[in-house]
Amino acid sequence: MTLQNKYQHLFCRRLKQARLRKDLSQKQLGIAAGIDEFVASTRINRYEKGIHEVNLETAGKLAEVLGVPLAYFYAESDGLAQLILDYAHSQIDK
Amino acid sequence: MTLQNKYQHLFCRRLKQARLRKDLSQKQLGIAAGIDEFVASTRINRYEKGIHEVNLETAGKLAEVLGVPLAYFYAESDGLAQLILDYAHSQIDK
DNA sequence: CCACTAAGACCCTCTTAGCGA
DNA sequence: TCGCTAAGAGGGTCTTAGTGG
Repeated sequence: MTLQNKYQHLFCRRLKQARLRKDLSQKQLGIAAGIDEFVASTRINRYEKGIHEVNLETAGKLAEVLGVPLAYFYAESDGLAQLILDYAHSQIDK
Repeated sequence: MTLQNKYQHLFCRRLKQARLRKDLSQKQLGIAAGIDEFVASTRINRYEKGIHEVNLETAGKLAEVLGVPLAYFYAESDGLAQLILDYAHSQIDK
């Protein structure tokens, strides 16, 4: 594994950025997403470093905890990523 | 596995729709994405039925073959999915 | 506390070999 | 040809146990 392609790299970067925006530690994020507290830190670290890939279920929970649409993690350009965030915020106001 | 959560279900639906829009068979899509021709049909079928999850590398190739941003597969609402497609098309015109 | 890692058990995916429409 | 599936082989992920900042 280990960051073989651009999407993997983008996922890691966006996950980390979203986590820091919420001011959470890797362990806190994992626990909030329903991961056992004894492995939360390890697993989130693995995901952020691009060593392991998240499964869709966990990715969905992470997105919810971090307050971003799941698609945000997979946006290839920063322009699209911002568009997705703006869309999410506009939906909240509705 | 087997469609445990809403994101899995959405991924399957969006993948199938995008494939049919391009008028490709499951086998053709797999081969175009670089999968060995002897397993292409089986693997794409697995992904569309939600039995197996795609890895990020394969998902990226599928998105490229189908002419959609990777994030499209993960959009939770149809509104966001359309927004992502529109964004991709506007980038082409530039 | 924090981020991060090695190693093996575990379990999901991939391949093989088929099915009926 | 198409979509689809069972079962075992194979390999990536998860857990355990731990390091250093």
